[in-house]
Amino acid sequence: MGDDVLKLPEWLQRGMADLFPSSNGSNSEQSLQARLTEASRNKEPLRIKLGIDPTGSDIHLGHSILFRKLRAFQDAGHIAVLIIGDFTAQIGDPTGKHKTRKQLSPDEVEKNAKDYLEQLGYGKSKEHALLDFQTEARLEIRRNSEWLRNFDITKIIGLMSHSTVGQMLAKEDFANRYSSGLPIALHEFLYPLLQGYDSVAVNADLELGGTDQKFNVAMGRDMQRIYGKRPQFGLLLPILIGLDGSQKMSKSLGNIVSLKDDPLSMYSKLEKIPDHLVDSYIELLTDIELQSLPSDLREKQKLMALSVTSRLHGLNAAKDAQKNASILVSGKKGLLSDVPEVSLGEITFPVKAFYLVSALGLCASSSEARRQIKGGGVRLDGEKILDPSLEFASKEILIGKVLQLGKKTFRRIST
RNA sequence: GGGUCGGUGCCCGAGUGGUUAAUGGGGGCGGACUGUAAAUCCGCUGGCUAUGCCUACGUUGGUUCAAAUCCAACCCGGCCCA
Repeated sequence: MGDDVLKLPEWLQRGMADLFPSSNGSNSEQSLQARLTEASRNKEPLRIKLGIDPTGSDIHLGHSILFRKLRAFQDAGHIAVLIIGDFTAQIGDPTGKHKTRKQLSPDEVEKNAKDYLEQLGYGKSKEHALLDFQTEARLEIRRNSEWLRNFDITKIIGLMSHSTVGQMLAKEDFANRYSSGLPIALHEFLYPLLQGYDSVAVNADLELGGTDQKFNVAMGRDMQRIYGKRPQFGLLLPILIGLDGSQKMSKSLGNIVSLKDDPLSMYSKLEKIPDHLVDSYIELLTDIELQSLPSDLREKQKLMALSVTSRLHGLNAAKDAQKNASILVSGKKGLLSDVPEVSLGEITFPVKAFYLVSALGLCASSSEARRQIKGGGVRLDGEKILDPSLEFASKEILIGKVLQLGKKTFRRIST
């Protein structure tokens, strides 16, 4: 028992970027460990808050870090309180933004929320889902419109009276925008306050967030204190660097691995990440023991890619993806077993190459398809097509062949 | 509300009546190279089944043979003043 007091469990500590508060004479880890011990003694699991903004619809590996940690808490017997910020989405989290977010309609929010839950594995068994949706009493899904919708102006004034403009402008994002003369709409100040109130509403014992959420998570503590609740712990996890190797993983930067990615794309992207990211990906996205990593960088990278892909698509699919990826790299096209198929559908023959490439979805437009062909980026069964107007007389010539754009995009043509 | 400056393609940013999808950079995509990546070099970077035709420089109108470039109104933003 003595050791327990000093050291947080491995699953909890892994990938931790920040933990607070660290007051009361002891450090933050000791405080949290004490809280965990208290919880288990009283048989009262902790309530772990994670707020999500249903603003986008794709969850990527960067987000998954938080969900993985949340899941780890579930597996340790605690309660995941997933808050869908359907109300706050109308404001939009100003964090990391240099401009006011567009406000979403309730319909969009609802659609996104549903999509989110599906990606997290709603309806799947817990082995295949990111979160454990199965075990009774380990998951609460709440929408913050539940308590925010009927806030009256008096209550809002109350909330606002406890924060100052100075505090708000201390927040980096606001500070940057303000000093560089970019607009800050007043309602944006409400976001931290309202999401902070969520912690009050759900009685959170600990809130998870990315390091960029420190302000918001801390605000949750403030709100709880103001409303006479026991303030939550804040556990912050790193922001995952995206495929470009320098900026955070974010859909708008186009450097993501989406949970929706098919196994081959996912594996290939991961196997190709810049070398300096490999260790952090292993720490944050897998459960691989950090002591027993291969010394060879390339091996390590493959192991990581396999592990991540396998967690999300199953081991068999991941192994297939690995095999196919190596076939692709070695240039032996056409041997693939797992190339997404694409149907010729309504296309009328004869068909010109550029139209085919765009109609099958390899390029966004027919003009782009022409350019790619001229630039030597399109192959059919490994052979470059260089004439955009090259004609194919009939379906039969194409069926079963693999159409390729660049090194990463493949489609096997079917009827 | 007043004054003032500004709103250009994914982003930044030139351009200020007349070949032109609109200099340049970033990003992205493709090619070569490589152990994947990175670095480097090269090409492409509005749309259309397309040797031509459309749509584009905040919005809507106007002046002109001709406008991103001139005028008007409107919308949006920064700064200063109230």
